Amino acid sequence: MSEAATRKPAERKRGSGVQFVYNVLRDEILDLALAPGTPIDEIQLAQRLSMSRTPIREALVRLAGEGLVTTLPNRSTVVANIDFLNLHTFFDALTLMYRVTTRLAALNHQADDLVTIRARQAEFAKAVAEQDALAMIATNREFHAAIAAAARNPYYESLFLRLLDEGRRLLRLYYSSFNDQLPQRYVVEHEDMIASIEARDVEKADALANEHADQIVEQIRNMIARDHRQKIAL
Amino acid sequence: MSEAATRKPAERKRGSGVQFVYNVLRDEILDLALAPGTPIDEIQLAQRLSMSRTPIREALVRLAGEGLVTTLPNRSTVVANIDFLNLHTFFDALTLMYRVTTRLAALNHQADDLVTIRARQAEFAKAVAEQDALAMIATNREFHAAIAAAARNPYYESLFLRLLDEGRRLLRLYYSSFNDQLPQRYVVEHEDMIASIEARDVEKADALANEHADQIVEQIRNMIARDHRQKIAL
DNA sequence: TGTATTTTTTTTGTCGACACAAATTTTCGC
DNA sequence: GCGAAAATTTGTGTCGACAAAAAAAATACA
Repeated sequence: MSEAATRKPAERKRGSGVQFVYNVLRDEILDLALAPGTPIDEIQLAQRLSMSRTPIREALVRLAGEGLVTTLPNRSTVVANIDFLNLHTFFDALTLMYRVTTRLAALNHQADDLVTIRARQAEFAKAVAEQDALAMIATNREFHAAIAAAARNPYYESLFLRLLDEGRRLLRLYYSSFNDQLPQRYVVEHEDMIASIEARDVEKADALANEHADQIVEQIRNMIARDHRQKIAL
Repeated sequence: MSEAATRKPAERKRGSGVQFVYNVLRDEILDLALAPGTPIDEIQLAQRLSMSRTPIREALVRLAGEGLVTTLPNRSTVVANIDFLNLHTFFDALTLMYRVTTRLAALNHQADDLVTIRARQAEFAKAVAEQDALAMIATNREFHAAIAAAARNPYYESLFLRLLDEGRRLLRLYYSSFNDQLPQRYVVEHEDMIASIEARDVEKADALANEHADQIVEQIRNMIARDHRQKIAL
């Protein structure tokens, strides 16, 4: 609760209140500016964003629907915890959505989709070149979100976006571990995926997405394992 | 707005307001008691359920998050339309979720899961025996929801539940067409699925789910096609 | 000093009211 | 009569206030 905390006093368009609160909270949750388990005080938030509790509460309901916060009845809503015990279900779903969206993108994409995807890939490559771990996390998400959009299936897209957000939160936990040579590999893999999508080679796109997912899952697993050893060592 | 409309005046526990409104609206939407496109008047609803607009609005936000209603800025929220043009994306996602949840149920189910699944299947068989189309729709949903619960992956489960709801709405449109011999086939297919889950035969469960999904998709397609011909004939 | 009970405080859930935006109707000029 | 502008109506978005529920603090009692 530091930089994004103090916003403009009270000059916002009518009807944008809920959206505003939603965006602020969502960013802070995904960036771990609000740690998992942190209780969210409605009154405090209302004062911070200088608005009434009503739009705040509606934004919280929306976030609860996406699983980013948990509402305890008659008690404060808290930032959703990261369930390390069931990470395998997350990896499973993430891998499947990587595959399905990339497959369908190869099948259904239109000309301007590739423009967008390439733009996102350029941003990702820039983040990697600059060794900016936080930017890498964010731009990687946007790259795959662009592919999902090109897949033209809103059901897969919404689940995938949710999973990518969850992943962003997870990666953010370990972003200091990004100073190795792995990211460069991701850039190449992204390029291959783009090529297979453009060629409408569904099976190759599928295989590449599968590999890519395995890579990412493996890296996250390593980070967690490393982290756990440190914890035990204390 | 008939039977469920007039509820108790004002004796509900604190904190259950939103949930209550959510349940009422959700049922009415999925049963097509509220037709797609129908505007939902907050004040009217508030009077009907004899409560303030605040819990009503929060329930609407939640429904909007699940795609059951659409909120027009500064204008009334309306019951979500059924997108006939993009049904194939729905069928695609539905089929995949049938497969994935049945696969994982075969892999991850525990003893009492099968008890629940069999209970749901019994209810479905009863509905089929009694030729009760509406009950068939509802119990079929619960049967597959029970399998999804046994699959132990909340990400797949939530998407699947959403798709099943959408399907319930779709089937409800054509429930008068259920007076044929097809449902009996579904009962048998369900039994086969249960058997393969119990045997932990993942590949067979997958294959059966795939067939089952194809059956259902085909039936819905036929219903729509029949319906369209009728419309043209007018 | 430790524990059970009462009181206070804090925070949520709900309400009624008002302000603003869009749609609708009415009025006015031609 | 007909179209445009003004006035009215309708219904959402936001607010401040109050009541109920937990939690926290204070008190009583052993």
